[in-house]
Amino acid sequence: MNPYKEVERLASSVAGRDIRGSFPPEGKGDYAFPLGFLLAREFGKKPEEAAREAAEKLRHPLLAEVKVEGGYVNVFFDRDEFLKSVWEEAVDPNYGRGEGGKAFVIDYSSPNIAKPMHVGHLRSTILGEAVKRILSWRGHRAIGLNYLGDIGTQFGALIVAFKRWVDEERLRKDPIKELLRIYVKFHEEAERDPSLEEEARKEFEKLERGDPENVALWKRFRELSLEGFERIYRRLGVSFDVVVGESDFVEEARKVSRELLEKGMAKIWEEGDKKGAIVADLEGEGLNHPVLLKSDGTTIYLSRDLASLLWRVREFNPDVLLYVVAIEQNLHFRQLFTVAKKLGVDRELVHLAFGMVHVEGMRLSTRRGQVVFLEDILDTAVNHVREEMMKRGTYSAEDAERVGVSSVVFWMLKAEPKKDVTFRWKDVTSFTGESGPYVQYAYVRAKNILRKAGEANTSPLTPEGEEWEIVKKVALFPLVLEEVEKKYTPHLLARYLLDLSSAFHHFYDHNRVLGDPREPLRLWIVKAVKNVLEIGQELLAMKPPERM
RNA sequence: GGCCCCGUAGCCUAGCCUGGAUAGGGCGUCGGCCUUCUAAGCCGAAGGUCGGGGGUUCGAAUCCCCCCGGGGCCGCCA
Repeated sequence: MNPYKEVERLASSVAGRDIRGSFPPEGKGDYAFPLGFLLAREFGKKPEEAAREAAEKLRHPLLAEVKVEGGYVNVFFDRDEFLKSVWEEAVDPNYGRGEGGKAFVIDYSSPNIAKPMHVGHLRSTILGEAVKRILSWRGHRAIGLNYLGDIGTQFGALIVAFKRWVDEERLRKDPIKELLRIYVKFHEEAERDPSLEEEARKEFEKLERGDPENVALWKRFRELSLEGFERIYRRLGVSFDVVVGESDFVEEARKVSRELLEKGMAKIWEEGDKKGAIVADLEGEGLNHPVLLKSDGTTIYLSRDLASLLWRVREFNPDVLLYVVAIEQNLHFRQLFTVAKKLGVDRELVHLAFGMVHVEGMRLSTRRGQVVFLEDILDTAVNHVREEMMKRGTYSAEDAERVGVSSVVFWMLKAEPKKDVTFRWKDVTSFTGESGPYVQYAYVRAKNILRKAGEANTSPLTPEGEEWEIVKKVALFPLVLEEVEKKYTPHLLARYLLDLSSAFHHFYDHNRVLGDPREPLRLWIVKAVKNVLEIGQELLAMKPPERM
């Protein structure tokens, strides 16, 4: 049992309800409960008096001392007991694993084919991968699903552009960039010559009707795009259990739309601009009348997403369906989930919404070619890491890649998902402070000590000063994971790793490990920190380096 | 107009769900620390009306209401 939880349970039983402890100011204790305030009213006593009485009941081998200050009950852990309680597990490679037992289908990354993945997709990719890894570490079945945007009117434009301007040579070299080039050219030309738009509409219709030439082109776009995406996924260490496309759900989407119509949950729009379209009736929920089937009978993202959702339920029988998608699609998901529930879907449906990713000094627009290539972001970071490693004489291509890529990953994960973030090149090449390299440098320092220590033994001593600060933080790891598991917020883990790294850097600068009389304990601390940082990096989809 | 998200030092940010002690960090600025396990580190200084107002409470950055500012969505696009 985790020492914090153990004491929390005791305090909760005294309080008569579930309470969480907090960390008191420097020197006042290791953990604190405002029990006096909570109990004073109930028993008509003064907070201090109530606290004193509550403190009397806090008896536990883990507690060396219980102090009352105002309404607070501050506890000091018995350091030996505390250390004993984490001695085995904190250095165990399975530290922090959970019992879980639920099944999740996690929809993340989901780029549009024939377009470069943009920074928003990068956020989805990294967030989703981290959530997947953490849920699975906590004992759940986490199924990663990449739901490709492989359908849409932009393919008409692309087909027109492809037929006119594609350069096969360039296409071989960098398919995504070439597809982007002709896509941008299409929109430039279309400004001068609006008939191109009409042509694009026709090509799209042909594609929808199954015209062999256009279907073949579309298949090629899809394959070329996947190749391009794979490059990024490989570098990020991202992998999916299932890859499907919206196009796989067209038939099913028609079917479910008609079913909704029969059940009276949808109706045919009768007047005005969308006359003849089948719309979901969500007026009662204040979610309008989103279109399910267009008046020409073709599907739209809502009906395809609905069909896809139902398929996910049938295919994987998950307890939770998680969508790691930008917050701007909030309304769409509320509509989607509402319709799904009306159809009897009884699973937990979660839109893990993340905020916009801005790029400093740039208005992103795929049409205008205003994009940031993810490869360029990774390369810039890796190059900067290489320079830094060259200076120290620690350079290796593998570690430069690990540290560079991880710095981008960490940058993405350190902010709370729903907040907007602004991508600045100087942040990606600034590796001091709250950054991936800060965490990895602590990790490398720990590894270096362990490398030199060889087979040296560890044994417990009463932790003092900075030793004790680290022991306390190491014990927090499972609680952090539990929180992230519950809220799908990897930034809490990222922040925790910064905190632990900080404690370790302080410790490192002020304490000698090897050769010190306290080496047996300190070596254990180094092992524990190394272990937690290693697991933590893996869970955040970072790549632990050997040296840096 | 309706709905959603955000607002914490010059800049970025944690804490908000689950109310509790002098609001933690980082960047940048200024000043220190490498004969000892890598200075991507450490130590110190300056920097705050937690957007504003009201309410609830013994106690509010945190909960409720109103307002202001920024962003997003409300399409037979995804």
